[in-house]
Amino acid sequence: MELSKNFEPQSIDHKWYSHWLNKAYFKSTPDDRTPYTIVMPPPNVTGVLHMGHCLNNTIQDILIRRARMMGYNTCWVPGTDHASIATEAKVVAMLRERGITKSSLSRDEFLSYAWEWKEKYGGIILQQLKKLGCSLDWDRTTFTMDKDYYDSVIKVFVDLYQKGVIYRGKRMINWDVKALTALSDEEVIRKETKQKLYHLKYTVEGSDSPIIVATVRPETIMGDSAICVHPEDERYKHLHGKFAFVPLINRRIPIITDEYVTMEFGTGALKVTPAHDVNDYALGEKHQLEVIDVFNDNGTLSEAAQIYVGMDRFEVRKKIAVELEEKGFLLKTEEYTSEVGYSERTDVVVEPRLSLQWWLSMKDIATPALKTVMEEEIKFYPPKFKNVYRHWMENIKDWCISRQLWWGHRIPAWYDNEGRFVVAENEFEAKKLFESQYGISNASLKQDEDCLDTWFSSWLWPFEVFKGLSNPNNADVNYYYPTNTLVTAPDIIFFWVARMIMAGLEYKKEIPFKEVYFTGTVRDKLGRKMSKSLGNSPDLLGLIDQYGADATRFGIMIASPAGNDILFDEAALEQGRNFNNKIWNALKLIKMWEGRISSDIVNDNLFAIKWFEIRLAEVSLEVDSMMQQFRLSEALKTIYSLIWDDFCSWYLEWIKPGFEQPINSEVYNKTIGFFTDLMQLLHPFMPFVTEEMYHQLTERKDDLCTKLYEIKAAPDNTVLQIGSLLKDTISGLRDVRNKQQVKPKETIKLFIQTENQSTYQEIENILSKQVNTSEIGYTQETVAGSFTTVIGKDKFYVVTEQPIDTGNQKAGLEKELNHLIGFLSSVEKKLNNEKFVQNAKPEVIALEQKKKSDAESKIKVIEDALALLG
RNA sequence: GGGAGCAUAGCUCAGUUGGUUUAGAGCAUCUGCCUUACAAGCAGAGGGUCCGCGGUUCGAGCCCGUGUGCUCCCA
Repeated sequence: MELSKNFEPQSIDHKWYSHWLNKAYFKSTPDDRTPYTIVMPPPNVTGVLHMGHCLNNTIQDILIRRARMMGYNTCWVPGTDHASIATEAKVVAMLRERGITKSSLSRDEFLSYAWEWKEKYGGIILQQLKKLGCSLDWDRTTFTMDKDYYDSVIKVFVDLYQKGVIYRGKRMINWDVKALTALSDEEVIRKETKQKLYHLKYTVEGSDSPIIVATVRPETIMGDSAICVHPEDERYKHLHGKFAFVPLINRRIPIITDEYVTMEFGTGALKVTPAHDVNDYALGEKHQLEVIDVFNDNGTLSEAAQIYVGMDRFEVRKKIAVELEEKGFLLKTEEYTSEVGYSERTDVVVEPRLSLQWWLSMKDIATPALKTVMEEEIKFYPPKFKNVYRHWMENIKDWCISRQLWWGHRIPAWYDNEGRFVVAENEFEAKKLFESQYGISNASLKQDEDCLDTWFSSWLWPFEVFKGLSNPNNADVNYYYPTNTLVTAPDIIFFWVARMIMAGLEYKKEIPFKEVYFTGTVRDKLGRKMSKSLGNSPDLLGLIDQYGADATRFGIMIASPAGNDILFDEAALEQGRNFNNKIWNALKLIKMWEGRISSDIVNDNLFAIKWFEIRLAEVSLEVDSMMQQFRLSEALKTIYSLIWDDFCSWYLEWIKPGFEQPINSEVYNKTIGFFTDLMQLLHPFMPFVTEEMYHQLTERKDDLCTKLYEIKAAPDNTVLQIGSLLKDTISGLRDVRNKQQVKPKETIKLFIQTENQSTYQEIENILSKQVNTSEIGYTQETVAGSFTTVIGKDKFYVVTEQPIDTGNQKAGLEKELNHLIGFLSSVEKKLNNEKFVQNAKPEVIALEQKKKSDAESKIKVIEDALALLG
């Protein structure tokens, strides 16, 4: 079969993925092998594959594929989470397009539309992962609102309520005025925002001079309950205990004192609006101030505001500033930048709001979860995230778990008309409880309208994907849990990682995973985060179509050290594509030999084979150790260089027979074996091209995907050293040819002056071929009419047909000599230092002495050469 | 305001309890090659005050202090 000029991934990718699926290689059931389990961080059902997913899932696939080849029973579980807020927003948008408003629908009607949406779009992202080559056990695909999963979430809520961990309470929450729901602190993104600081005059009762208050939120003055000053502030001491009037509405409010106020900020006088600011609320409680909520839930002003009722808060800010100015209440405005909270989902400014919500008390549940990480029962990679984790866990606040949404797990609380409630798994149980608790039989009950925070379901993920709670102690969960490695982004360390550890310890009495690998954030090549608004997120599927899945995986992995951000550059994908072609072309070369294999000719490549075998073993061991430390990027670089440099540039050139010459069968077979091993080493990173090569190299019955690694013997250093000497010698002599402009086809005569003649004799064949000599000789004397060069400790005399320019050889030698003299003197300085000799370890001193003698002998060789040049 | 991390070649990064060659790789650059696997390639080369300053040490890219710059997290 004629092989194409370049590697063409498009058809190959699809062919192998279907083949692997047909063979059920990714399917796992418990057996007597050791399991290696990863649960995928479930992407939102609303998601489409982006660079973050690509990085994250490529890493998981690398770990899983490698573990599979190492003989583990690997199980990688896919799934999606229902993403309350995001999905509800998508469904509302879909309804709007059809001319339906959410408010016109019943809960059940709305939910049936939501399921319709989920069935249609919810699996897209998982399909996209197949294109990346992810070896997931698709039969285990889980959704956080599957029947069993749903029931488990409800069960956990009831259980934690009964334990007193969950409670209902009125507190300040973050209100999303667009999604009309509470948000947890973690769902609020703080952004530097340019604002204005308005200096407002409040008239003081019984005084001619007003008090000036600085605020960024003039639209909330109608909710003011007090003005607060620092008790030590001399400017305001005469006002203590007096009253002021809120501008425009003229409400009378007290002037109070509290040390909370910063005297230096603004005017030192703070307006207190307990309903609309977290700190003001605390102050209000302390001083028993009135709470006046001047907003509706959608961010417009309420009746309580008296003016601007029904108008949006930001519209009011503009309008009221004008009115205040016209009426003489606005003294001045100044530019002011501070951090403002925005909703992670809807990007609107979050409104602090007093609200009755469900809370999860975190303190007790967090303590053991902190301990497992600090004591490294769960290991974090890179370990710097331990600090981040500890800081959050030690300052943890209660978790607001209710959301004013329909799409999600409905809170299992049941109310009667009097507002009394019970928490139970279903209405039947609730009625029984009502009877026992309140003595009311067959009460008319209504279930809570709200649903739970999405993270309240995904924190059960590592065991509930195996039905660990809905079907306790089943064979799967007992076998696969605890899982091995969690791969995730550091920005959900609190949202998800911490809470999974808590849930695992609470419900399984065991950690959910043994190690957590935190990936970096994918940024563009200018270092900016990828975002829709910047339009700097590449079209991932487009890239896969263009470069192939392997090149995409290569591109994203080659520059992504653990825990560091990666700057994504399409050039890295090109490098991946070029690497594919390199491999492809090496195959083409070997294929050319297929008809010319002969066992009759002498195997004159013994050294090349011996060397590459050992080099391969050396690198395999290096890769093992890197993989254990999650240095995936370095492991890939190492394999890349082994294939491109050692295998293609050196080994294949060394063994390559002359044009249309036969190849020794042993050399050929060994080469096929090496190529196979290389493909296996690379397979976890680039699964498609390697599987294709595996089958192209020779007829096979098995597949690379499930081939087990063979243990490599420890490498022999002597051979590796001779290999390096050979490479250095070839490079050095090529440099001479290059600089002397000796044409590649022109042969040279080479005379070597060395104390290690037998070593050179072992590699003479290769050397001769690589630098195109007509003759290699050994000498102890200068060779007349030659160009002299020094490589290592040995001297080489190059003789060409055309006399060559020896003018610049002196300069080259002198440069080398100067370097060595400088180096020698730095070594001698050390050795002449008495304190060094006294304090340094013997092996360090021995090493320095070796450096010294090496440098001295090299210097002598060069000096001799220079002396002869005159 | 509190805390964390980072700073090494033009770019992206290695540099493993301080000694391994007066610092390594990939990409980019330059020079020469369309050499029968590969020009998406081959062969070679150049390129660094390891952010500044101070300290510890016989010895510092690595440890300590300090300054500067960038990034992130929390309030």
